[in-house]
Amino acid sequence: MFSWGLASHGSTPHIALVEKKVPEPEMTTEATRDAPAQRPLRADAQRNRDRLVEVAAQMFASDGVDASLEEIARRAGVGIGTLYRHFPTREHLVEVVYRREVEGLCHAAEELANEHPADVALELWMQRFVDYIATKRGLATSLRVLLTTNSTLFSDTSGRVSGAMRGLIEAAAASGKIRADVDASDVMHALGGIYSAPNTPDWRERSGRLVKLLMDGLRFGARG
Amino acid sequence: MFSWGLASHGSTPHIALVEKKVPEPEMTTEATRDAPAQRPLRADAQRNRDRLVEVAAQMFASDGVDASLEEIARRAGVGIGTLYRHFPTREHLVEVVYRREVEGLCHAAEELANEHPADVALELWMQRFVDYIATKRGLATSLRVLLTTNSTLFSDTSGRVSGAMRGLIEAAAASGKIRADVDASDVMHALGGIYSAPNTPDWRERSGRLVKLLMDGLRFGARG
DNA sequence: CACTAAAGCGGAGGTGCCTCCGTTTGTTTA
DNA sequence: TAAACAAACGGAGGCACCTCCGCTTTAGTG
Repeated sequence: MFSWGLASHGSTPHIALVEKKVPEPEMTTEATRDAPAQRPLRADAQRNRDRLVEVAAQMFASDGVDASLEEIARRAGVGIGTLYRHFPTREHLVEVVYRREVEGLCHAAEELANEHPADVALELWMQRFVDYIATKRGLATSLRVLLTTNSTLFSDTSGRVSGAMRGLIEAAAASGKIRADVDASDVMHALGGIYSAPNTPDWRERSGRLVKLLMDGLRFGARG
Repeated sequence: MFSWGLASHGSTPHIALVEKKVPEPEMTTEATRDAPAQRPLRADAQRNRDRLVEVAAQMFASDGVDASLEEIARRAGVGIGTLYRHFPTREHLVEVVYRREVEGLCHAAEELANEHPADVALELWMQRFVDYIATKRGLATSLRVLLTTNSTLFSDTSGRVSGAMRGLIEAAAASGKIRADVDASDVMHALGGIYSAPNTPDWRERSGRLVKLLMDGLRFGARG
């Protein structure tokens, strides 16, 4: 689904001609719980780490992935050394931010499902999905590297996102708010249009209309 | 398909046709090729540009793509400003070097074809091809970005390389030195094994044997 | 509490990146 | 050949990256 995939570059098995040492990024806080034999971060360290991620998310969104790391540290109120201890490379930080956003997107699905009728939840979520893609423009190249370098990242995240969507669609179909004869992957595919040219000025509006149109189609012929 | 990197000059002394600091004069056309319909570079500019590419090729080969640009400029005997004027970004420089190396590889095919019996030429070329892949580990990430960013580069170069190989194979088949019932793309495919684990210590030897084995297979049942 | 080891912090400093602009050099024209 | 000018040069300067290590804070322990 994510067009950044760069899946296979031809018929030959593509091999990682290996490059520089990139230590595995650490898991986020929650994830450390299931990680075996890993002491939890000290309270202050945890706090700083969270702030860094928070600030980095904003900075990446507004300035692109090339945002100054020193500026991120500054705004997070920590020294540059602290940033580097937590995230040895820029990619580490990008990855954590990326995963966090995916997490947020999936979490939003649950939340919306609880607070709205199933069809509305679906629509709102799709709109949010569009926003999500929008913010990723700047990150495109860095993500491209990341997603080819780190194949887990790709499968993890795309799995989570499509799972969230599938849940919303099935709920909406079950409740009769949308027609029952659609498959989640079809809807996913229909959203494909939003990948095109995400930098034109009217892209956001066009995508919004695409979602509405899609919803109309989904509601057409629904039971109730 | 050919997402591997630049050839190194002289990491393995296998094939002795490595150019001895007398680069082909037509290499200088490179500059003008980039910018068609444009005044030729001034003599000094051309000279500097050539030196930069030359030095960059060496540095990239020995230190990886992260080689210091300032060091490259220094060794080429020019100021850093000059480097940047010719190659506004690191990627520009990498691309030019990469294209040059591909060119060299293809040129070697012709040369080998003139100097050796067709089957020997093919074998030698494949060995050189292995070297070419072997050395470029460090460039993997940068090239990956380049090749996804710049799709022309990818199709250009992979076309050139497979074209060169096809030529050698057809010539060998035509002269009866190898069997006639093989297709170039099959041979290419058979070479696929060399992509695996190019960092293990015995990789070079294993790949060399693979090539020999392949040649045996190709010679088996040849007319003459 | 008080104490201590370990964890965490931060920022100076060395290096590389890239831009900008005054100076030098090649080329063209007269 | 000389003058004139565009092209090219080069390096200083400013900013970002990242490492290193002495200082500070935390979380246990008695």
